[in-house]
Amino acid sequence: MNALPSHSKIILHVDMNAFYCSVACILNPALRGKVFAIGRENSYRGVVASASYEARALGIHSAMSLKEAYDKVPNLMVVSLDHSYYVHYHHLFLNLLREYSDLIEVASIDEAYVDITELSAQRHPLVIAKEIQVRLLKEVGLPCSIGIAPTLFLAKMASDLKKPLGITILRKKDVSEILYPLSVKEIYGIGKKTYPKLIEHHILTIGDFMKEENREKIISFLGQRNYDYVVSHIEGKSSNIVDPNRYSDSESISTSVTFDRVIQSEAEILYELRKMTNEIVRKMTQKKYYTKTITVTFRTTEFKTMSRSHSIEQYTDDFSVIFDVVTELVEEHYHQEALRLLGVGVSNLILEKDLPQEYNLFTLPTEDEKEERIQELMNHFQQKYGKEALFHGKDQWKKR
DNA sequence: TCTGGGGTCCTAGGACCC
DNA sequence: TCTGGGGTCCTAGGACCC
Repeated sequence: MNALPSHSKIILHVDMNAFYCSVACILNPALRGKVFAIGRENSYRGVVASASYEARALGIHSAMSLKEAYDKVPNLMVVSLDHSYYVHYHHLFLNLLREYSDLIEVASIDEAYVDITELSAQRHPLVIAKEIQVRLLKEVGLPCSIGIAPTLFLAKMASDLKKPLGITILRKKDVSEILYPLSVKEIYGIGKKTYPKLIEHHILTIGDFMKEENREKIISFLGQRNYDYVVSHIEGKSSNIVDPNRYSDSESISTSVTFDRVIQSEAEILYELRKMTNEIVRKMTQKKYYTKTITVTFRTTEFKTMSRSHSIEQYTDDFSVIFDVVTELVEEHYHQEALRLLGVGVSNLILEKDLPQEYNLFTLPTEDEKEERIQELMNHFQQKYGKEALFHGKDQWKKR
């Protein structure tokens, strides 16, 4: 664990309320005040990505399957937007936050931590938070809740306490009064597997979790590490360092598709995985990433998920090298299971500028060499699956 | 007509190296 | 003729989050 500096800090956690729905309302004001959700339009497949507060009042919440949502609210309006709209508003809200501090850590598309310790010397944190909240609503059109606390974890917990448009201050000395009465499922990091275990052992509230007399019991099924982790966070002993570079470099890039049909032929699998590999390579090229580890994911119609990965000697961003590995993984590990999801991922990433010295103009493949390999791959597939099979020709292979 | 898609982090066993 | 011990990488799976 990192040693913390002795002086305390003031951290804001700014959390957009129903972000996807809010963006949809900006683009289509007619949605304001309506019972609606974000998800795949005209479909019963998939899940709710975000629900308007009016829909939440009727029991709709994110991650709920659309089928379940329609069962609850038969006339539920479901809309979808291109992801780039959300990204656009993500940047707008970050830009506004940057007027208040350079120390901003992006936590996800709709939330960020801001270290306002310095600014707080001149103005009360509550005044700063209020101004940010009002400006985000007026200038960007997005409602948010803000938590103010001495650590990132407590700020995150605090922003959850009042929604929408809430501001909550959570000082260490108030933790027992404010957090202890809450359910353990409110703890960031306690999910749908751990929560039932806690309930089973009669650990219902955060206060129960923190009781010394429950310590040994909790450790017995949660493990010492997890126990210590949660306790230190609740006690306000976790990190107060807002790291602007956290997550700025990806650890992995992946893509996956759930099909509305059963996939069960190797040729079809490779056809779909090739499209996904193209997508991955496009993203890698755009951000100048090279990879060493390639993973293929299968999910069966019984919802059993398997992943198979392989690491290669040399970093690469070459489609044919990556797809070669994908092909080998499929040929080695796919055994006729009926599949509903396929995915490809790359990890063990490195930025082009950080490649070891031995990677240079003379050792990296030229475009011609890449082209040649793609040609070889094509020939291999035409031989194996036939010209008329699922592979439609050269330009699809080359598409970036 | 069940259960998205894109991530991060952690664990645990085995290989391999010194 | 007793089987070390630390470090790192690889692989598979799982929990969790938005």
